[in-house]
Amino acid sequence: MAKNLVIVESPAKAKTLTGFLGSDYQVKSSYGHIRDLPERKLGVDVKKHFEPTYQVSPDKEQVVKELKTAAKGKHVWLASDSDREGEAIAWHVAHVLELDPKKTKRIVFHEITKSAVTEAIAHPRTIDMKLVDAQQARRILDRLVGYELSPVLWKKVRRGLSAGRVQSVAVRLIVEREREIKEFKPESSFKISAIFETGKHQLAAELSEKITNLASSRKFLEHAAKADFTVANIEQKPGKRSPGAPFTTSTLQQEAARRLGYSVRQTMTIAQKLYEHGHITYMRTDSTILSGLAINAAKEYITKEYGAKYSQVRQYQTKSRNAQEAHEAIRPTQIGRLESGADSGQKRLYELIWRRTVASQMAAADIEKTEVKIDISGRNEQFLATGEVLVFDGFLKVYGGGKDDMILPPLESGHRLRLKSADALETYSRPPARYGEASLVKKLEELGIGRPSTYAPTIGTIQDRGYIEKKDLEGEVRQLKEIILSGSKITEQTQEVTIGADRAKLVPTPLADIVTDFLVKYFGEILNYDFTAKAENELDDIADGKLAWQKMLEDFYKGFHPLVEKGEEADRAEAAQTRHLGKDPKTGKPVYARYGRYGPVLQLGEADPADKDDKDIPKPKFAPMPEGAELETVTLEQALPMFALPREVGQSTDEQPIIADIGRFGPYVKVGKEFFSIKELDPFTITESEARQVIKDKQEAAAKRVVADWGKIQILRGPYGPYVTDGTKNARIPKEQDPEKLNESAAKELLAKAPASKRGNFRRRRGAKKS
DNA sequence: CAGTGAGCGAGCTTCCGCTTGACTT
Repeated sequence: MAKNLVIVESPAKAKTLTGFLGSDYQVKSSYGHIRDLPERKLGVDVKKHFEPTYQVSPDKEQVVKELKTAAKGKHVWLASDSDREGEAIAWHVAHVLELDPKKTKRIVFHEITKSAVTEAIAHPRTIDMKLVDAQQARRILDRLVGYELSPVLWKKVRRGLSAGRVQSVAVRLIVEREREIKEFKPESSFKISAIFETGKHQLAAELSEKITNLASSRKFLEHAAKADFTVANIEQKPGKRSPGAPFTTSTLQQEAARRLGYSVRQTMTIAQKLYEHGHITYMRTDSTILSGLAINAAKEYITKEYGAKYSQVRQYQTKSRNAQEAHEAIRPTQIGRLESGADSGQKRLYELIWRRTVASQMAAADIEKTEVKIDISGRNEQFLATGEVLVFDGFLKVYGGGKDDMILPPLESGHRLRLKSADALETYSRPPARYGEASLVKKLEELGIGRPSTYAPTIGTIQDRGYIEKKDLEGEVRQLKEIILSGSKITEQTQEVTIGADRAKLVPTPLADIVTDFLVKYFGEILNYDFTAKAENELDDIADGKLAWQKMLEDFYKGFHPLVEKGEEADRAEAAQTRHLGKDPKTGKPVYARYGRYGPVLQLGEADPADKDDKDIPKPKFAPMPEGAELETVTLEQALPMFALPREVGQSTDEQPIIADIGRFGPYVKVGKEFFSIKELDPFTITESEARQVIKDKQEAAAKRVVADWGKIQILRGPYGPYVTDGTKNARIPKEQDPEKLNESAAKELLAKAPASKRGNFRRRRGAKKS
């Protein structure tokens, strides 16, 4: 039996290590953190120097049990990752295994190679308590921020909301970007392009400056029709393009989004699979470092396949702000394998990683750039023609994105050119781009906020909470003016162009606006973009032994907690950004726009009368916001008609009143308790006969849905095909059976055989770990 | 699918970072 137990964080790593270490060593995984603060309470005693209460995480009970059994009578080596979190994991493991942290062997390696592992085993150290303390400070700080801020939001805005050091800043970035876009005033100008002729060749050029308006553009073209054009000067500049560093989590997410269209979640799930099968190194990393082994393998491969001049050994410095560099860059485990993965998704991501890794060890591409300036007689501007020729492809051979060559015809300075045609096309200056998932990750990384393991989950959280939506943007159609000069004839026309259409962009909801404004006002320090960076500096001091973790938290809390108390006193109406729009001329009651429990809402009358006990004061009336209107800008004139709903349209065929209104899911009419959505029709103007038609259509559709009806048991046609139902349980009807011919007893049999309804199971998974 | 927004005041929600499953919303 093995005498030693090595504990790492990931099971895949355990498997690899087993291969390196031989039969004296058993290797097991902790599956990440095993202990944490309790989920349902603060778990930090603020009055006792922030003493934390740790407990084995509910989902790790089994893991801990197994580790305890495995450790019996063995020599334990703690081999968790060599970063702050890894050190803490080692400490927690030592604690649950009742090992002395001062004596237990702690080993680390930055790459998983046999030599690195052997080297590590030869030089064990003990747990670095300073680093553990830095982790504790980080953990407790995040707990304090998250668990003190969120309840303020529950009280002031809406239950179930959340705030935190990372997520609230992510939301703020998106909110502020959206505001910049809204405030942006596009400016129109004209881009002049021309085609010249020289001998048999043609030369495309652009005017070096844009022209601000249509009249001047027209004047310019009129002048150009008669002007002389001469080559003023030709400049040749050699240029280089260098390969990018090997992938980190964040750059992999960006490139996979850009080139393959994957979401950050997709990228991580696929990468995880590749990792588990040993095709790539660990996918959650902030390091661009390649192991010596990998560099050599790449060099060998490149030299053999492309020749020595394509090889260039490079090691990249990790640029990321708070990089911990516990792992290597993301790379193939075997450079020689050009294809890996079980499906096309995995294959495509593997290929991207392979190309990026190999390219990173290749020579730069050489480019020859040519710039030709062309004088215009009688004008100061010049035309500019640029050519670009790839002289040596270098790394572009494997990691494309190379542009096509633009070859210029042979030219000489002083050369006369003939203008063939010219064109002035209106362009608009563009607002800053919205964030997508990957560009948000990039920004967060730049700010040093969040870690490779949290980028994808953070984006999930801010969407789950209803702060952010991922949307395809339709853009708007613009008429662009264009003037064309051909020969000596000038014509004007317009071009219809869609501007601002975009896929999968992150857009804030009104809730995000409300919450961000509130948090920025009351907790500006936490919402500041450099809050994390400052905290990280202090964490570094703790890790260096220059600062006690309790001292850091004390200083922080001294400033933070009073803000929480102030926030508690904030006015709900203020948090909901209540706006008084004016008075309803009919009733004289005030009209408000505010953020309600279900989103923006209009309100007629006081919700909170001064004398609450006076039962004679009528309740306020509520109405949804008019289509397209926003909380900050909606006017009284837009608001008033909304209170005309609900409206009695007329009577149904059986003489019951038909009511029209707008609900959470859009406009509808209802008769008694039955609802009918009216997507195309306007509830303000819908007529009795239109409403009757809608009702009749839906009733007919519903009748078609029922294939058979035996009272309680029915056969229905659903969106996924025919099924049997008894009201609570559903059963699919197999394809080979004709639902029309099924009799009642056969239907009952199908129901009995169908698996029990799983409804609700999924939802419980997240919250109810206790029961 | 579902069409709300005060209410009696129960019992509940929430953070970030480290890991991988189970599972169909």
